[in-house]
Amino acid sequence: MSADSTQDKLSLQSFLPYRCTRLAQSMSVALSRIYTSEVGLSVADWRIIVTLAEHGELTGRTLTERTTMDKVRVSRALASLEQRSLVRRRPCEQDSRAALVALTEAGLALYRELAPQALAWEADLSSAFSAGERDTFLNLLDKLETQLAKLGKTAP
Amino acid sequence: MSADSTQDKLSLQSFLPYRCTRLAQSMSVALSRIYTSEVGLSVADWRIIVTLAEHGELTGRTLTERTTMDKVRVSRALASLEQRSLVRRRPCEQDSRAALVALTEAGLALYRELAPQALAWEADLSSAFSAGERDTFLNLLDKLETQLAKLGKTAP
DNA sequence: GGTTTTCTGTTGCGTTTGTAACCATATCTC
DNA sequence: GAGATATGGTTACAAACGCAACAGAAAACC
Repeated sequence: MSADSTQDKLSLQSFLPYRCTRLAQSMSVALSRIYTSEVGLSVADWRIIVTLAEHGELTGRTLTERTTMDKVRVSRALASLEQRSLVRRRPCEQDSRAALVALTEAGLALYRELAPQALAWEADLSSAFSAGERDTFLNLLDKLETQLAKLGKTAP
Repeated sequence: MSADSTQDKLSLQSFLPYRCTRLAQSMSVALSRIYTSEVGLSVADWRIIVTLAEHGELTGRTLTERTTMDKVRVSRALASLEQRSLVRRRPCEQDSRAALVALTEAGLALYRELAPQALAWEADLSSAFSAGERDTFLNLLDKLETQLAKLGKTAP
């Protein structure tokens, strides 16, 4: 079962969770120059804005799914974003518990300003990859996530 | 510059930082079943124990380098670990500011109990990979990290 | 149709986390 | 060798975080 390319000795430097967390951390710090330092957005804010820009008006619940964030985190981020007039909320007719959230003009304008920078940054980053490696990388990320989901089911 | 496999539209689902953070998060949650739920170790605790097991007696400063953690985080984790008698600290002769940290017998015993579980878990996870893909993955992680470091230098 | 269960969204509270300030020592500079 | 500067490590304070508890509304149940 566990032969192959798997290490037999535990070294932090080649331990997958550590390496992924470290990379994610570095990326986050680097990206924060775009949307935190400049505009004061949190990661939650950023994710919500991007998701709304992509999918249009959404309910809070859907936002939690699409952004893989906690209810609470979304709720607080929305409160902050609404206060800064970057999103607006209106009641949902079908379900009066839920609210429909959408970007305001200001929110959309901010997105249009930041998105190209984020994409350019990602392009610079991906330039370390040779052709196809970015797709390979995303593919491997997928594999790990599905495997994680599988493992989670067997021993919850 | 930014042609190629890079996306021209911003979608959270294929945005590298988001995907890495999400994966890292899932991994961390899954792993926590081994060293948090069972034994009550934090991630910082865990990293320190693994590093000490691998490299023997180290100073706090070296620990911050090897674990990519904050000074403060290391300091607090060490205080906690010392209180639980999993590590011991002794003064460093060459530098009386520094302290040399090492695993105690109990700490080593705990490591010997947890490490195989962590490795087995990682092996189960890596079983989603076909031969060589784990190495490919680690290689791509490396590429991204070096590229990040390079980008960080040009615009600090 | 009334009761129970489930769901959306917010709030309260304890914990964790990072930033900044801080000692104490070591190193560098002249 | 005295002052300035840098470094290892801890502490203090504030912000962020998640869990649990909650109110209100919808669905399900009988």
